[in-house]
Amino acid sequence: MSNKQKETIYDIAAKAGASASTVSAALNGTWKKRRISQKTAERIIKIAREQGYTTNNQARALRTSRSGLVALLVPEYNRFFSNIAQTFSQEVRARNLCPVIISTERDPEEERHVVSDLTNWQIDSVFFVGSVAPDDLSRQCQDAAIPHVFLDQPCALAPSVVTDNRAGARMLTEQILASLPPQSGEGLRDQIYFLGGDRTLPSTYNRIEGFSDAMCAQDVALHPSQIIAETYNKDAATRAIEALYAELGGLPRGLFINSDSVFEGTMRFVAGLPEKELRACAFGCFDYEPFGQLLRFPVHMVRQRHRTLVERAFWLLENNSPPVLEQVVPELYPAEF
Amino acid sequence: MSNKQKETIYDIAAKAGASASTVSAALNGTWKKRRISQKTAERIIKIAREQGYTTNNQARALRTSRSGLVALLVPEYNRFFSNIAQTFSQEVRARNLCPVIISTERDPEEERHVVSDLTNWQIDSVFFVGSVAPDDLSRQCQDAAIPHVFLDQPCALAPSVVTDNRAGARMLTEQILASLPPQSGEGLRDQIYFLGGDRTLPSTYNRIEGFSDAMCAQDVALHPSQIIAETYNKDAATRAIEALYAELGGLPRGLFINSDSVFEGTMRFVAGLPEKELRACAFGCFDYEPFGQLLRFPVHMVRQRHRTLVERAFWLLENNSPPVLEQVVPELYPAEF
DNA sequence: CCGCCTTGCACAATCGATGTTGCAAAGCAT
DNA sequence: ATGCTTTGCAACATCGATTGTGCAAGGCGG
Repeated sequence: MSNKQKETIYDIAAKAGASASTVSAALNGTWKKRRISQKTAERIIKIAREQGYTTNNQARALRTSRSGLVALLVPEYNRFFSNIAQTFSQEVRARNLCPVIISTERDPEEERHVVSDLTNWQIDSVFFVGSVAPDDLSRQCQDAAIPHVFLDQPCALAPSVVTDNRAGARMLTEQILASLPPQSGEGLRDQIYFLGGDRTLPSTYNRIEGFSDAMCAQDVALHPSQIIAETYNKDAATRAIEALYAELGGLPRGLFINSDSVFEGTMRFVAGLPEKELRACAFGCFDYEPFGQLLRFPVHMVRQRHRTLVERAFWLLENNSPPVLEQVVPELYPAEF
Repeated sequence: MSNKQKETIYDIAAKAGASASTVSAALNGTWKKRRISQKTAERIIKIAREQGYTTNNQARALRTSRSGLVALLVPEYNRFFSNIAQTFSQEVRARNLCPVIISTERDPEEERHVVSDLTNWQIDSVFFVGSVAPDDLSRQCQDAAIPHVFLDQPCALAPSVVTDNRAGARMLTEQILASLPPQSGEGLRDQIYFLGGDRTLPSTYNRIEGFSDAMCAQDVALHPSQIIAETYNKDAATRAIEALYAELGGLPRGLFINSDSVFEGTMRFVAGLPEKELRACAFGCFDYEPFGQLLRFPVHMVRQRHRTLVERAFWLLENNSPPVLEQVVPELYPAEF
């Protein structure tokens, strides 16, 4: 098959006794429109196949100014983003395009830089997941006329698909409330705490709303101090739960954990506690972590529907959606014991 | 800055009162060699910056036949591969190139297809992680003169970097042996089992060797039936441990779990067992899973040094290494209780 | 047999950057 | 002033595929 260097349409043209333009038309499927006879087209296609010809994407992209590349920008490769990436890849490849996945380390400067890089590649479209500075990025894409869509973290200037964080948080909170252990009678410890995330981000904000919704609906009092949402950082989460434990003199009666990283950080401390203390707290985690179901105490979880998120994002993109915000309700995984 | 369409060197040339070739030289740094005066070069660079000019990568790639793209092929996005992807991205971007990460779903056909696709993009080099059919891929790359390197799964035809699975498995097995619970006295149940993986793959093969090494070194008898290594599949792992449990009438005295997916599958069954039974088995997992340390029973783990693997792979690639096999010894994470 | 419409294809321009070649002007020695 | 070397840059061909245009041969009506 492919033996030496790359062949061009000119080589094929010579071998087929046709012109390069005819070969091009035959191979890219436009031959009908270009009034090339079926016989000629088939002959050329056969020869091209025999020679193992494949088209030079740069040349095509240069001419058509469409690269056939679709980019996904993720902050990092955690479980959730990796799932998104996986689904994204499948969808892109199903469309005969090439997925380009880049992590930006949550750095706005890096995000800008990557987008400008992608612009130079004449990227067909861009999916932003959990971007730090959506508005800037959207403007950048608009300037370059690149269709784009936001996932997980919405943008007012472009179509966005996000998890219905409020509904999810409400579901999770209700589940926590439904499985509360008996009261300890020690005041603060009988409260339910919300831990982790960044309250300045819409996702965290909405989860806090959902949390409050559920509490209100059941007439449970809620004081601002019960919401500890400064960061998604794992180590910070460990410190936060330690501090809370020290302050309350034990675990609270319920704990809403706002992401897998916070979950991991929290568990690092919590897992060392005696069985009895663990049983005195109802845990919920807004993220799905399979091992969470295998701990020695129940943890309710909420899982984002990553496939749906990606599919809807494609739909919006391919239908030239205006800047709408779509919300996808997540799934509840109640602990089984 | 960037207001409308993309500018070309011709636009800049017009604005600078110079020719396109001069602009090109000024902007890509070859102006000294091309005997462009420093004054002219600086003037052009200044104008280009003001206009927010950025170069069209397709055009450059077409002309130079170097794309500036570096690809990573992964089977899927699990924890290990995602870590590799993360490190890979950082290294590539540090070199001012563009990382392209593609998952092939462990499908040899898909692998071939992707490589041929990448060839058409004039990819600068390719990293294969855990490939199914390394030899074919290597030949494909050689035909296209694409430098490439294999990680995790070695290839005889190209430089490869893999974890020293044998040494790692030996370390892990020794740790299991060192923490064995007291004998039950019930024959088969006092044995140690190796679970998961695919014995036809070098990685599994070498881990089995390491497992045997450690057993031999301590004069522990080992029968072929103690090695159950047909697949990495999660569900199959659940079934396998269930079957083993049924056959032995309980957990074995020690269990070597060969990967995170198998770990997850095994735990799905095991986590439901009573505390006492769990304490009667020493668990080791050849993969690192943070939640593994938080289970209600100790699990020793071995963690592959993904950063080192990637760094060595780059080194081999950039130094035009012949087809050598480099082994990186993994890290042992003994359970803490 | 003549004009006219298809059919079938070749030609050539083009996308934007690179790099080779050529050619003035400047510098220098004699 | 003459000849020779440098310096500084513009012209032009090129990478490979796409696409607008032109033109010949064939078909058909009158």
